[in-house]
Amino acid sequence: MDAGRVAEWEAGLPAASELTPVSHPLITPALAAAFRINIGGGAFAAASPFDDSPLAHDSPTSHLSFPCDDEDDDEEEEVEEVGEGEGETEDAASGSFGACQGAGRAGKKARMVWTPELHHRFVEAVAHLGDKGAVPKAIVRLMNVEGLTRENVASHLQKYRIYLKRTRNPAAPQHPQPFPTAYGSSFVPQTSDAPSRSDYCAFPSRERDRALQAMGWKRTKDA
DNA sequence: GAGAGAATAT
DNA sequence: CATATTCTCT
Repeated sequence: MDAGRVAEWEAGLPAASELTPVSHPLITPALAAAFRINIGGGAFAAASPFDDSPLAHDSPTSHLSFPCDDEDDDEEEEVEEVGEGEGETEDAASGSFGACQGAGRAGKKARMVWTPELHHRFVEAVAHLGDKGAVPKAIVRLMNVEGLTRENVASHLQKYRIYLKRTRNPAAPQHPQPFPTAYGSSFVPQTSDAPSRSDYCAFPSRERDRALQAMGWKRTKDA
C-alpha cells in the first residue's frame, strides 16, 4: 500500500515552496535564452497517465540542463538527419529545452547535467521511496521531470549509492563528504551518518522538512 | 520482455 | 570525473 505512504507524502508537501524550486535560478538568463527555456512558464501538458502523481501538483516539470555538446571532431556517430527547416519556429510550441535534447530535434543526445536542484529532487524521491522502493522507475515517476529517463536515474543512482557507501563505511566518515553536483554546488550530509539504509522514511505529518534536514543534505557553496 | 544493478565505455 | 551504454541476472 504505497498509496498510503504517498498520501502522507502529499499531506506533508510544502505548498509549492520546496518541491518546485527546480526552476530557473540555476540557469543564467543568457543560458536560458540560448536554450529557449521557458522561464517562469510551465507550458507543457502534464498528461500523467497516473492518477497518483504526487509531485505533479504544481509545476515540477523542471528542465534538465543539457549542454549542447558539439563535438566537431571526427566522430563516427550515426547522425539522424532530420530534414527540418532552419527556421526555429517549432520551439515556440515545444518551449522547454528542446533546443539540444535529442527528443526535440537533432539526433544527438546531450549529456544530462544533474544540477543541485535536480539532485535534491532525486534525493528526496529516494528518501521517500525508501531503500526498498528506491528503484529507477519509481524515482523517475516521483521526480516527474520532463525528459528524465530511467537510464538517467539509474546511472545517477549508482553513483549515489557508491557515494553513500563511501561516506558511511570506511574509517573516515568523520567529515561528511559532499556529493559533487554540477556547478560546484554540492549536497553535503549534515550529520555524520547519511540517510540510513534500512530505516527510511515514513515521514510523519509535515515534519518532513525537519526530517529532511535531520537526515542531512543541505546545500553548500563549495566542496 | 521489463527492469534493476553492476560493469564498462565514452 | 560524470554520465552513458552495455551486460547479466532476476
